[in-house]
Formats: sequence, structure tokens, C-alpha cells
Amino acid sequence: MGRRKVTHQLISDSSTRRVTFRKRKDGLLKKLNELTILCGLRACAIIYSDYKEGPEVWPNQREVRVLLNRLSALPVEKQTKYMMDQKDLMNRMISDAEKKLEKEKIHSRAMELGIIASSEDIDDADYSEELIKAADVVEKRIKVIRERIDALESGAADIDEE
Amino acid sequence: MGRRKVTHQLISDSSTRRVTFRKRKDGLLKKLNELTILCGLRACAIIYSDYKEGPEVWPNQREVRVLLNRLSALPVEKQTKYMMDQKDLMNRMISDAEKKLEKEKIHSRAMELGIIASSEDIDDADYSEELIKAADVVEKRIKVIRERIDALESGAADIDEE
DNA sequence: CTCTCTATTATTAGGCT
DNA sequence: GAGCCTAATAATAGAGA
Repeated sequence: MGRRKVTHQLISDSSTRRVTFRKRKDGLLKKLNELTILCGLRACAIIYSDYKEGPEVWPNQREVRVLLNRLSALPVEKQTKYMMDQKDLMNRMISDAEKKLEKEKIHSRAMELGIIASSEDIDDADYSEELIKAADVVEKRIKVIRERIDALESGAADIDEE
Repeated sequence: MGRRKVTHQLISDSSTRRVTFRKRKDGLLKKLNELTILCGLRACAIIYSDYKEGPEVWPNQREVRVLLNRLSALPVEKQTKYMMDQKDLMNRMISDAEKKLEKEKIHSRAMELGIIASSEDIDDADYSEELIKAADVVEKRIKVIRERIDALESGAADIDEE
């Protein structure tokens, strides 16, 4: 939606890529925010780019933590079920794209992303400081295990960061 | 950007809200996908709405888990730093909105969202089944603690789900 | 690299089936 | 509700400062 259509591939020019990253990230956050407000959802997100030392989180750590905790607390069985939902939706998006392709010449690629949103009161629940601290303590203890897993996974994926 | 502008408030009609939810969620995922491709990032997300029994994840559990693990593994100190980044960006978005307001009559609200993206090879790293299972075991043990925290937080926020 | 300013494409609100 | 259509608004690619 700019001066020209953009090919859906990695932007080779790093300068352009950086600018596009900022613009689109902002646009995305704005839309996520709107979804949250329009549909009464809670949402959180993290941007993990090379342009920042670490990830940037929305709307704040608390929210991210709470929503992630909920996901982690779900039985694996149910989690698998979500995978199904995801596949369904991904298929739907692909078929939508294919339909468009028929009518026009669009060739959008398969969706492969995600978002976190909890469908509850948006009231900005003010978690007490004690709770936050308590969560941090637990977080640290868990961290050791997490790092272990992540390290293994990173190895398996041949990934190497910071 | 439809037949009329939409007020940025909770859509009261549940039917309309549902439709808007689907449309915008799909649009969001598409854009997140594009960001991923255009800028060479990995990304994951989860939609937690009342329209599904459980959250829907993107692109899959593996990706969500890996990216979440990375976040959890970060020292709290750094996490705080990210908060700063987030504030900076939020402020920027607000000022952008205010500028527009000057020129037009836009009154977009403060962004309060998030997204998870890891800026590394997009290669669909195929984590071994063993690792996934191992992660699940750890996940379950952690779950107990997580639930505890979440329960406390939920209580503090006067939230009650499923 | 950052901030603006459009020309253009993309997203989507409301209707209809 | 889920799909499809199209008018109308929103996001943004490219260029200029």
C-alpha cells in the first residue's frame, strides 16, 4: 500500500529493511491495540529484533507474564488442540489467498505467525508490587531450566544469539 | 477503513464484534507474517478469545515455546530495560497520534499491545520429538508454580476464567 | 538514520446471500 | 454465523529534507 506493491520476500537493502521494520511494527501494534479495544480482549506481545539489544514488550511485563502463564498452565492435551485450530485457520487463510489469486494475481504466502490475547476484562488490573517481585523470584528459579531447554533447542536449530 | 470510521471503543453488538474479531485477527496475522518475511524475523502468537475453547497459537507450539523460553530466560534486569524501550515506543506512537490530531481530527488511543518476534534465521528449525517431550515434562512441573502465581494475580485483578 | 509528505495499495465496515 | 462484494478509510513505499 505504498508507492508500489512490495514483493513478499526478505528486503535485501538493510536500510530499507530497517525502515520497513519500524513502520510495520508500529502499524501492527496499533492494529493489535485496536483489536484489543474493539473486541474487549487483553493482549500482549514482544518484538525481538536485531535493532534492539533485547525484545520489546507490550503492553508491559506484567501483562506478558500473566498471559504466558496462562498458556503454560494449559494441559498439553489442550495445547495440541490449539495446534489444530491454528492449522484450520492457516488453511483458511491460504484458501482465501488462492481465491484472490483466481480473481486477481495476488500470491500472498502462508501465514505463519501468532498473537497473544486473552478475552477478558481489559481493566488494567494493578498487580501488587509484592506479587510482581514474587513472580520474579520464581521466574529466576525457572530460568535455569528454561535456559537449559532453550540452549538445547538452539543447538538443534543451529541458532546462536546474543 | 470500511464504509465508515469506527469508534475506538468496545463494539457493543456481539454479532458485529465477532465478525470484526475474525476479520481483524486475520488481517493482523497476515501483517505479522509479512513482517516476518520482509524483515527476516521469527514470530509467534496466540489468540485467546471467547470464540474458541482455548487460545489459538501461531505458527505452532514449538515456535511459541522457544520464543517464550527465550523471554523467560532473560535476566529480570534486562527485562526492565525492555520495558523502557516499550515506553519509548509507546510515547512515540502517542505523539504520532497527537500530531495527526493536529492535522486532522484523529484521536487514536495509547498503544497497549505486544508481539513476539525473534530476529534470526527463519529456517523452520525442526526440533526433535524428544526435546519437545522433555520440554513438556518440565513445563508440567513449572505449571504448578505458574498456576499458583496466575491464580494470585487473577485474584488480585478480580479475574475469573474457564 | 529520522521525520514528513503523498501517491498507491491494503484493509475492512456494512450490506446482502 | 460464514462468505462475498465494494465503497471508503487506513497503512505504507518511496522520495525529499
